[in-house]
Parts: sequence; structure tokens; C-alpha cells
Amino acid sequence: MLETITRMKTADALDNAPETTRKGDAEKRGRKASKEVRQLQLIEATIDSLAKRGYAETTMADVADGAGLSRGIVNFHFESKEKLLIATLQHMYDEYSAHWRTALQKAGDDPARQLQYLVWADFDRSICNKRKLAAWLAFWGEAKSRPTYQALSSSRDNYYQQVFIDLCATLKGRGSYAYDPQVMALALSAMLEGLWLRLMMGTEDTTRETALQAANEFLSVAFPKHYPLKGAATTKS
Amino acid sequence: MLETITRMKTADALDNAPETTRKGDAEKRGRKASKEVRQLQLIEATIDSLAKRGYAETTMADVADGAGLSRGIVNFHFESKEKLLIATLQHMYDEYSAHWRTALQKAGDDPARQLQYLVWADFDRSICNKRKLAAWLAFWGEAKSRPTYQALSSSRDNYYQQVFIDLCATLKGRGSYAYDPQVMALALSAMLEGLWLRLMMGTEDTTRETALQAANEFLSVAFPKHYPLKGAATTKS
DNA sequence: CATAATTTGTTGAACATTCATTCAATATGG
DNA sequence: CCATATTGAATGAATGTTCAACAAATTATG
Repeated sequence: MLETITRMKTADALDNAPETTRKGDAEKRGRKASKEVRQLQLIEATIDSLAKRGYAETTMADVADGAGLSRGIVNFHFESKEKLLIATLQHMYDEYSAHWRTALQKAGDDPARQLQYLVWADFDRSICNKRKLAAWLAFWGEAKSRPTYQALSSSRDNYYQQVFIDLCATLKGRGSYAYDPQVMALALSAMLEGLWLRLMMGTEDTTRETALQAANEFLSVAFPKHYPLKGAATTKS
Repeated sequence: MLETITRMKTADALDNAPETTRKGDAEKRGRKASKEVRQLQLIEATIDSLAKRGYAETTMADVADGAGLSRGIVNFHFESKEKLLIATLQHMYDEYSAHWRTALQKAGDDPARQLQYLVWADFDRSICNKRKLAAWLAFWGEAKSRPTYQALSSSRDNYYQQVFIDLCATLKGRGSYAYDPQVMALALSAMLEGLWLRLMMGTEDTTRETALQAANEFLSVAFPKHYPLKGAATTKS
């Protein structure tokens, strides 16, 4: 049952993206393709463009070309460029949310296990790959100056943060730690985001593997009575 | 001697920027103004624009207007928009570098003190304010897709990271800790960047004060024999 | 069932706008 | 006067949006 979460190869840093899968979806090109499929296809092309060219250089033409469709098509399915970008951001947000919620469910009842699963989820390949990280960063760069993006651009929302706080509080009770749960949760989630940031920027010394090591190191020093988790390898399952 | 570093008011989250000081510099407007002064003036206006409008919406006209000068002026002092942006990034990079190096010097010989000073430096008002953080984020968002930015856009470079690793190694020797210095240094610096990120994005629960608390909490759990530092308050000096 | 009518999806050229860049004219300071 | 700095209008390229024409799918009709 742990496949989706623990399936992390120690191999290389960040895979370049599941290019193949996306090509597969787009194969239904010819004429038909339900409205939803076509919209998804355009959203994927938008993520591609954001990742490859950055926010400022992402154009409607590039998105259309990337999807193998004509110029005017984007304005037909999404009303404007802005709405396309919002839809793309929403898509990524939903995917991220669903992913960590699933991970949390799979962890069972043990809080230490839940926290470990959340950390693992953050570095899962399906979420944490060059393409999507680059797209996230592109949005983050514009979020402060665009009110419309702000709510969605955190990916980790208030509820997510609250889960971390609750877990820190519970562990504190069970391990008689001294920290303030809210403060510790902030440190922890900030570190996770910071590791993402390094992966996004392609910092040399940071790979998905070393990032996960660092995160686990944090868990070990913050909650020494609970980590390393029994029967859980650091990098691979 | 600690003024620059420890001068942090507990008061409010992030000040909106030292707007006044910059206005003062720009006062030498009329006609004259040495080449360097004018370039600095334009760079500051660029930071303003990046912070207010984001990278994608920053235009030459906006920069010129912000500096109170005419349209063509930027192409005279900097050859192109791209070169203006690179100069701006370089300026911010140099400022950040100089700042943490100074902090390190002021800390003296004790490694625990040095690390604490580096952390404090990161949240010093002169470096860590809304305006500059927003500008950093704007650059980060474009860095991956622009080779020219990559070297400068980290702000925290390889050398900075090495300092962290060395400090972690030294503290390990003196405190008989169990961690791997490289991994711990990554966790620590990632958390600092992650806290910056939260400040940049304006996440509600994160202020410069709570960020500093979280960072200090990290130091305490990672190096329990060294922190909290004797005689150093968490938030204010 | 075949064919017409209609709705829906798609195209690509035309249009309008924004913006970086250029440059001739002008002002300034030495 | 000369070198340098500054202006602001003109230019041209890039790009988001619109839309009339076209094609495919769906529905209506005999």
C-alpha cells in the first residue's frame, strides 16, 4: 500500500519529468477530444512552457504549439491568458493537496508515522520533479504582485500547516519535548519548502535524495524519541 | 558593535521598506549626478518595480518613472533591459554577501556564536524587508530558465554553504553530536531559505519575529549543548 | 436510415496594444 | 566650445485577443 509514497529511487537527482505519459494523453489529437481532456492538455502544455521558459516568457503561442494546436484555441477553452494560468495553478494546487491527504491517510494512526509520510510525500516523484517544481517557482515569483494567485500559490495552505502543528503537539505530549508546537511546525515546514526551493533552483549539492536525508535529520534531532522510524529506510523502501 | 545585527524590533512583521532613505538619494535629481549615483538610482527603482509589479510586469518605463527620469535614460546607462536586471541582481547579491561576511566577523571566534550571528544576519532588517524579499523572489522565479541569472540568484552561494558545513562540523566535534555536518548544514540553510520564502509570500503566520524564533528553535534542537546562546535574547538585543 | 440543419470545436489571419530600443535634438557642466 | 548626459518622439517587434470561415460531431427531419 505504500507504493506511491515510498517509491523513490536512490538513483539520480530529479527526473526531467514524466514526458511520456503526457504525450500519451495528447495523442487523442486529430479532431475529437472532450472539453475536459483538451483543457487538461492545454494546462499540461502551460506547465511545460512555464518550466522551460519561465513565467515572463510563457506565451499563448508557445502553449498552443506545445499542445500541437492552433493559436486561437486557448482563448476558446480558457477565456484569456490570465484565466489559463489560474486554471493551471489550481490544477497543481489540487494535485498537491490530494497527494498529501492520501499520504496522511495511508500512514494510519501513529502520529510519528503520519509526519514521516507527509515528509516522504513532499519528495515523491509524482509531485517533486523538475518540471513541476519549475512551474511552482514561476508562479511563486509572480504571486506577491498578483492577488489572484496568492491563495493558491502556497500549495501548502493553512490547513496543511495546522496538520503539522497538531502533529508536533501530539508528539510533544508523547515524548515530553520542550518546544512550542507552533514554532517547531513552522521550522519544519519552512525547511521542507526550502529544500524544494533548492531542488527548483538546481543547486548542485541538493538532490531529491540529499533533501530527504536533511528532512529526516531534522526529524531525528527534533523528535529524537520517535525517529528514525522503525523499519523505515531513509531513502528507499 | 552588534547594532547592525541585533537591532531587530519585536514590533511588527516586515517593515514596508526604507523608502525614505532611497528618496533621499534620489534627491540629487536636477541634472547632475555622477554616473555611479545615477546607476544606483536606477537599480533602486528597478527593485521597487520588481517588488511592486513582479518580474513579468516590470517595464523600462516603470523604472524610469520610478526614478523620475525620462524613458530613454535606462538604455543610456545600462545597455538593455536585460543588463539592467543583471546589474540589479548583482547589486543585491553583493549586498547580501557583504552583510553576512560582516556578521561573521563581528561574531568573533566562537563557532556557536558565529552560527547565531549568521542566523541573525539573515533576518536583519537591512536585508530582510518586504521590498528586497519580493525582488529576490521575482528573480528566483526566472532564474531556472535564464542561465545568466543562475550564478547570482541563489544569494547564498557555495562558499556560504561551506561556512555552514564547517560550523556544523566544528560544533559536532565540540558537542559530540551524531549528525553528518553536510546534511545538517543543508537542513539548516534550507530552513532559513524556507523562512525567507514564507516572509516573501506574506504567509500570515510568519513574521520576521516568528521566523527568527523558528530558526532558533532549530539551533536548540540540533545543537542542544550550545543553544540558546548565553546572554542572547531570542528576538531583541 | 439517409440527409439536412445545427451546434460545437478549430483554424489562422487581422487587429490593437504594449514595450524595448533607437536616435536626433537639446541641455548641462567643465 | 566640447564631451557628456538627458529627453521624448518614432520605430519595429512581440504578443494577446478577436473573428469570420471552416470542419466535425450531434441532432432533427423526412
